[in-house]
Amino acid sequence: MTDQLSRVFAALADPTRRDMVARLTEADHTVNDLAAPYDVSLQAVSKHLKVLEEAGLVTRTREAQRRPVHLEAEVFDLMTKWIERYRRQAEERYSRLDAVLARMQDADDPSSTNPQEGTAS
Amino acid sequence: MTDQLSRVFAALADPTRRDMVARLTEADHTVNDLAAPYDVSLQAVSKHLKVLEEAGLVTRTREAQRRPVHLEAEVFDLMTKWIERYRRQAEERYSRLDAVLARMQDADDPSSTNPQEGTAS
DNA sequence: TCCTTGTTCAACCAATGGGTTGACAACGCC
DNA sequence: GGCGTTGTCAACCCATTGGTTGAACAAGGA
Repeated sequence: MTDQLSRVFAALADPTRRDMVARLTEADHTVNDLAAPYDVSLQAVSKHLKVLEEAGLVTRTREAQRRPVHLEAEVFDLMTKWIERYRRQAEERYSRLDAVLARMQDADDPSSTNPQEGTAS
Repeated sequence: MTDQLSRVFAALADPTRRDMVARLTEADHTVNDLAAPYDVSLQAVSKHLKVLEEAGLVTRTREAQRRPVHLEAEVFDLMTKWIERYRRQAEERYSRLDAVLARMQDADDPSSTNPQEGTAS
């Protein structure tokens, strides 16, 4: 699981991390800040942030002792590109299927005596 | 990690599973069929399919001994909705930031001697 | 300089994930 | 009824993950 796309999906597979990302869309946050709402140790949150960072979803800069966390929303594109590509492909396939079914219905014209087996869903 | 969104993200965090999904956008496949290109046991592929199924990404119907695997592309919407929501929010934030920066540049205008603070709406 | 605040590192633990092999269930075909 | 095909279940192995606690580091502020 070394490729970035995998890392991004994996990073967002955790509800806590998704929530962090959600909150980061509104404003940058420090680690303490981010950790506040969750019932886990600060270190656990730090680990989550590392995961998000390695996925390229956030960056951190130094600012005195604080390490403000900043969302890098461009990475979302990686996912949407992948998803949209295959969604579109799947939809095209369905329309082809619709066409096939339409043709079958033509062939199944009730004036024909053939039984209509095999098409049951 | 019980919610569906988490399961979908987790399911797609694996390159093999993503490849399966990609291939399933073109046509339904049997398990053997799906397994062919990968250098893992049939059982491993069966496990991957279980993950995809529990995420709601595929369904399987009985058909003699075969269990054709079918992609359920609607689940993609779950992800795109989530992603797009926060992407949009992040973009809005950036435009607000741009506005702030623009105002700061105004304030920094060298022709003006007195700083125009407090003019933010 | 020492203290406080903010954050990470290290070591550990239990649970999960992806892989294996071996057994077996379901079905169609002689 | 027996046989091959197709697929799943079960048990196991090892690496990774998400959590813990305790110690350490980094950078002001007193």
